Amino acid sequence: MDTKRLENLLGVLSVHVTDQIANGTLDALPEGLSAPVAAITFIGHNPGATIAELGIGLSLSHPGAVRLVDRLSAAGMVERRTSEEDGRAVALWLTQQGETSYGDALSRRAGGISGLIAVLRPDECATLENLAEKLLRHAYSGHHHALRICRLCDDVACDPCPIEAEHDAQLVRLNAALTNAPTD
Amino acid sequence: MDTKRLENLLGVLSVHVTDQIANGTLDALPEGLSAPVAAITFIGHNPGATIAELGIGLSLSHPGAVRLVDRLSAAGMVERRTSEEDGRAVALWLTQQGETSYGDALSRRAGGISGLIAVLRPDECATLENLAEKLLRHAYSGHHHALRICRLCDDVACDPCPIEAEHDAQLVRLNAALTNAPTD
DNA sequence: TTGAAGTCAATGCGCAGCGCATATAAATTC
DNA sequence: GAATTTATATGCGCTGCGCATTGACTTCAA
Repeated sequence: MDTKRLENLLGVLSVHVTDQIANGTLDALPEGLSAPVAAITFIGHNPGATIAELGIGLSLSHPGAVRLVDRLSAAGMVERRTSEEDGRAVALWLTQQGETSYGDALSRRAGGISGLIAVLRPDECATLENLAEKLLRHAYSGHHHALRICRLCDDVACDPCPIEAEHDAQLVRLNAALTNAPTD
Repeated sequence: MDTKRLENLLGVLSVHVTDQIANGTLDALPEGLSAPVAAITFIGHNPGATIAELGIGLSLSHPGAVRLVDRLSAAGMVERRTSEEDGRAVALWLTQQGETSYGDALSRRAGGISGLIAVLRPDECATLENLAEKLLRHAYSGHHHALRICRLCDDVACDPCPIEAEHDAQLVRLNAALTNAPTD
């Protein structure tokens, strides 16, 4: 196989970048653990999300997600509100303190990565951005997966988001197929 | 800042690739947990390593590394041998079963990534490989860090390893500096 | 040669975090 | 309006980690 070295380097690089993200957010955030940070980012990105969605996004069992919200709530980061559409569901919102930590986590995460890519020339940055976008669009595999893959995303910096773009493109293709074959 | 979107996309991509690696190895390996897989890969990559080195490579406390080796040893994956140079130290070696799992982990890891990069054209693969290599060389920051960053590496596929290359290059620079200014 | 300091591994102890099974409440279906 | 499904919450036990400590060995210096 010709791409073996690329596979390996991409894997090592990804592990390193993930470590950088973890270190950056771990260092100076309230609890510092990975799951709480991911949860705050997730809720910041999806305000009003339910506990079930949080569990999917973080690959956690439902009870695990409940306990995680318990801890974040006790730490004053997250607020449980009653959902307006569904009386059973809980709507998760960041408190003001949670919003602060959210912004902090995003900037620390970006800081860790910006130090790494500082070696690249502008044209290399553009090339890498295009390649990353192409890979991400190809990686998308449905709504649940989007919840997971975007769990540490900065939705402002991401714009235009490749995952959203791919989601929309697949919807368009689906509708076209349905229009052509409207049997059922 | 102009690189904000690249930072974000690279972060998201890295998280996704790391997830892919974790899923691939988690699915069908003995225990399936991340730390044991990382340990087996680490020991496979550094046969005869000590428990202290394993702890550094996996960012674990020393007692944590000892317990991890206990579990791997009980599972028949890793063997404790007496070190030849140092009577205190333990030399870690994979058993035959451990070697099998090691190869299995590497191929599953590569498989997960190869599916992702299958969308890239050959020239894009070459470009990405060069960019990854450049980023990794820049990321290197000493021996301890090398132990960590290479913990899931496939040392065969990696060749020539950017981390080793950077390590050697820094040694050369260091020696040159010492030669020019040998005042202790 | 011997004693002090440093290093590597192992263990007692307690805690955090997760999943499984289950319970409760609300919505949906028939 | 009873049964089923869905969303959240809790009891329970297990795994895995870190801190503090102990014991074994090495190194260095007097």
